[in-house]
Amino acid sequence: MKMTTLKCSVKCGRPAKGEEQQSRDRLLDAALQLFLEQGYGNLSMETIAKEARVSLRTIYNQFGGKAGIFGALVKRCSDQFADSLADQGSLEDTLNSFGKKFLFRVSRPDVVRMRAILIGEAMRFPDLATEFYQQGPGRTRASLIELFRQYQQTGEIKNVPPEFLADQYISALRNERFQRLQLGLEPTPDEAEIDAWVLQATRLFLQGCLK
Amino acid sequence: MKMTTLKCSVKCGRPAKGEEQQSRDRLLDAALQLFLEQGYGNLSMETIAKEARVSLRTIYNQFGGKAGIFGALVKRCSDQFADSLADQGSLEDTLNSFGKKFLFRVSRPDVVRMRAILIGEAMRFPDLATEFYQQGPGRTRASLIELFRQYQQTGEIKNVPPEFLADQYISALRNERFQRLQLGLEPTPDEAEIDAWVLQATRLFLQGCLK
DNA sequence: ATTAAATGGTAATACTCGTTACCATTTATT
DNA sequence: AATAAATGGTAACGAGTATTACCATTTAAT
Repeated sequence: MKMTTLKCSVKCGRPAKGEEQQSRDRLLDAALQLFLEQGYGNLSMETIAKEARVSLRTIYNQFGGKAGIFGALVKRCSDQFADSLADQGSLEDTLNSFGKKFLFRVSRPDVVRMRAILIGEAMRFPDLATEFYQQGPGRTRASLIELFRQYQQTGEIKNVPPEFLADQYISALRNERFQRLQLGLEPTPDEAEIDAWVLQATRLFLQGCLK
Repeated sequence: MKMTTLKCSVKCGRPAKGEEQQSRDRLLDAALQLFLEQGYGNLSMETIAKEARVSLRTIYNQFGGKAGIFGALVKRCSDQFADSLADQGSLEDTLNSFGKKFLFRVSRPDVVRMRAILIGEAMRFPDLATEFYQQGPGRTRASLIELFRQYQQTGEIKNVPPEFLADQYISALRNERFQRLQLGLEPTPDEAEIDAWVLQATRLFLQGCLK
């Protein structure tokens, strides 16, 4: 029996089968939180490792580096954006129902912050920005385009390109207020505010502001 | 006479009176270009000094540091946003005239990039984001609010809060396409594209999309 | 003329950070 | 049982960087 100096004071060694996924999730959760708080450039790998109670080597084994773990986070985040718009009967009701869900999701602080980081680092990670938009807002936009195309065939709405209508409605939902939110100049709206916000935006979008 | 080793090979010493402002402008111009290309965190003070043919000491003397020179740039940039909306007779013509100028300005690559950097670093510089919005989009928004208030008094448009109308119209101008532009996913639109873009957005804003 | 102010150039200070290496340890695999 | 794989902990490497200091120099101010 050889005398060994203890180098692993808590727990180390190859993880058991159950702990493997758990450790990966804990790592991703902690990293996401830290990226949202500190941004990309200001967050150090050492901080991630310490907060996630994980060794530096483990991060490099699983994600290859800082850009790797950030990319994994963006992917995981943009996968939450898959929702279909349920037909609520009238066009206005359908848009309202869809708009509330959409606006609530994109105005949550973590989503806003994630967008901000992506915008700031878009020059460094062009592929990430592309994938984020395609997997996230892109799918929402595609659903809206299809919806407007249908309502155009019934003759209920004007005959302008449905892509334009979709872009315009998403933009009407976001509102200039969302830009201020993105710059950190307004507090996060609660559900009641969002409801009123969407109702007004949808009505204006459908009827215009002329009397 | 003492033997002196030449430490200033090109030119040094206290600047003449005319050169003072010239040197400061050259420094700001070079720094702006570099910030737009490399972002905030990736740009080193040494690079700025070298590109502007200026000593490090000079930058610290004039601006105090990296944050100082960045702040000066943001101020100088947001001062370009002061324009009034000329009354073109009808509301639609006035909005179109205003919208073209606004959209053209905010879609130029350097402005888009500046916004991106500010959004990414908004957590580090909360005051800068506030001042940028107040001096830039905030004044535009105030003019629009006043315009809508006037047209409401003539009874031409519906009686919804003019702040909401202004936010909504700015948002309609920006369009979802602007979000893609901000993420670097679309090329900069030229003047012809912007014209068509504004005409459609204004018409939809005024009349709605119902038949 | 003398002093103060501002500059250029170089170097040094005092960090921070991404990444890799090493060793003992624990579990999976064969 | 023996080997491979993955981990924790610590340290080291190497590169980069914001900031300051020092000296000679040029111009402004008094």
